[in-house]
Amino acid sequence: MAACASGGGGRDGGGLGTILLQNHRGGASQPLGSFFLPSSSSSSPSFLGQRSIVRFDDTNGSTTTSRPFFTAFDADENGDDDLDEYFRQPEKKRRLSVDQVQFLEKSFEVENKLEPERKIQLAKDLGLQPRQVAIWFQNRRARWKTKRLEKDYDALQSSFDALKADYDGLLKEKDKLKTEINLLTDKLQKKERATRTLDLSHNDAMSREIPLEKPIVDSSGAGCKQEDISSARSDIFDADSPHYTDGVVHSSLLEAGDSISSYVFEPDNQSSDLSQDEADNHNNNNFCCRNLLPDQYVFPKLEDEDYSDPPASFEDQAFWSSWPY
DNA sequence: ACCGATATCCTGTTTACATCA
DNA sequence: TGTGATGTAAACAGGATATCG
Repeated sequence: MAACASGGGGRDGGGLGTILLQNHRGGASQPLGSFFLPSSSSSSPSFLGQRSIVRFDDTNGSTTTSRPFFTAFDADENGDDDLDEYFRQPEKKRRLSVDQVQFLEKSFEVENKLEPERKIQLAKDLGLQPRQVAIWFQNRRARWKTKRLEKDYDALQSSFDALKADYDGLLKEKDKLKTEINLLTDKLQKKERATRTLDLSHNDAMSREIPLEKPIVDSSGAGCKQEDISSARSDIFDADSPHYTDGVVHSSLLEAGDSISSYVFEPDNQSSDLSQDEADNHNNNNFCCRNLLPDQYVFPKLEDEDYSDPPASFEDQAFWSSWPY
C-alpha cells in the first residue's frame, strides 16, 4: 500500500496514476500522478501529497454540499497570512463526513471486499480518492473483525459459564448421592451384622443339639455369602459335599484369615486405614458387591464358575464397580 | 516453469483530530 | 480558557498472496 505514492511499486490503491483528481482545489482535474511523483523516500517529510489530496470539490467544480471536507480549518479565525500558509502546507488528515461514512457503511454491508470497479464508483460518488475508499474498507474490515472477535469471546465466555454452573451442580448432586449411599451402606452393615450374630448363635445351638458325623471342610475359602451360611448347614448333612476335604471342620464364616470373611465380620477394618476414596472403592467394589448386593452381584471365584453366560444384570454390576468416587 | 509487475489483503503502527476532565 | 490524557479514525508500512503477461 502507499507504495504507489512512495514509488515502492503499486500497493493498496494502485492504479492511482490513471485516476484523475476530480476535485482538486484550484479547478481542473489533473492526473494524480502529478501529485504522486515518486519521491526518493516514502517517509520523506516533503512528501505529504497523499494527505494533500484529501480536499475535494465535486466534479462540477462546486464545493461539496454536505460540508467542507476540512472542518478543522476555520477561515474566520485566521488571517489571510494564515490562510495562505494553511493552503501552502500539506493538507492535514480529515475525517470523512457523516454522509460519506453512511454511504460507505451501506456499501460495506453489501460486500466487505472491494473490487476495483466498485472502488472507483464509490470514490466518484463520494468525491474521494479510490485510495481513500480502499483504506476505509481495510480499516472497516479490521474494526469488524475486532468486534466479531469480541462477540465470539463473549459467546464462549457465557457458554463456559453455563457449563461451569452445570458442572458445579452435578458435583453437588454427586456429593449428595455419595452421602446417601454411605448412609445406606452403614445401615445395611449394621443390619447385616445383627442378622449374622443371630444366625450364628442359632447355628451353634443347632450344632450342640446334633453332633457332626463328619467335619465341615471349607475348600474354596469363599464362604461369605449369605446363602453359604445355610448351605454350610445343609452341607453338614451332605456327605458328598465338596466342603468335606480333610476331616477338619472349617467354619468358613469364622476364618479370620480369609479376606472375604473378614469383609463379612470386620468391615470396619477394611476402611479404617484407607482414605475416604479408597474406602469407598472398597465398599463399592468389594464389600458392597460381595456382601450387600443381591446374590446375582456376587461372583464366585473365576476357576469355580463358568462365565460363558454372564448374568443379565452384568451392566449394573459394571456400573457399581466403576462408580468413580 | 519461472519471473517481474501490479494489485489486494491483513496486521500492526503512526498520525491527526475530537472530546473530556 | 488553556492543556494534557485518551479514544478513534485515517493513513501508512511491510509481508503474504494472487493474477497476468
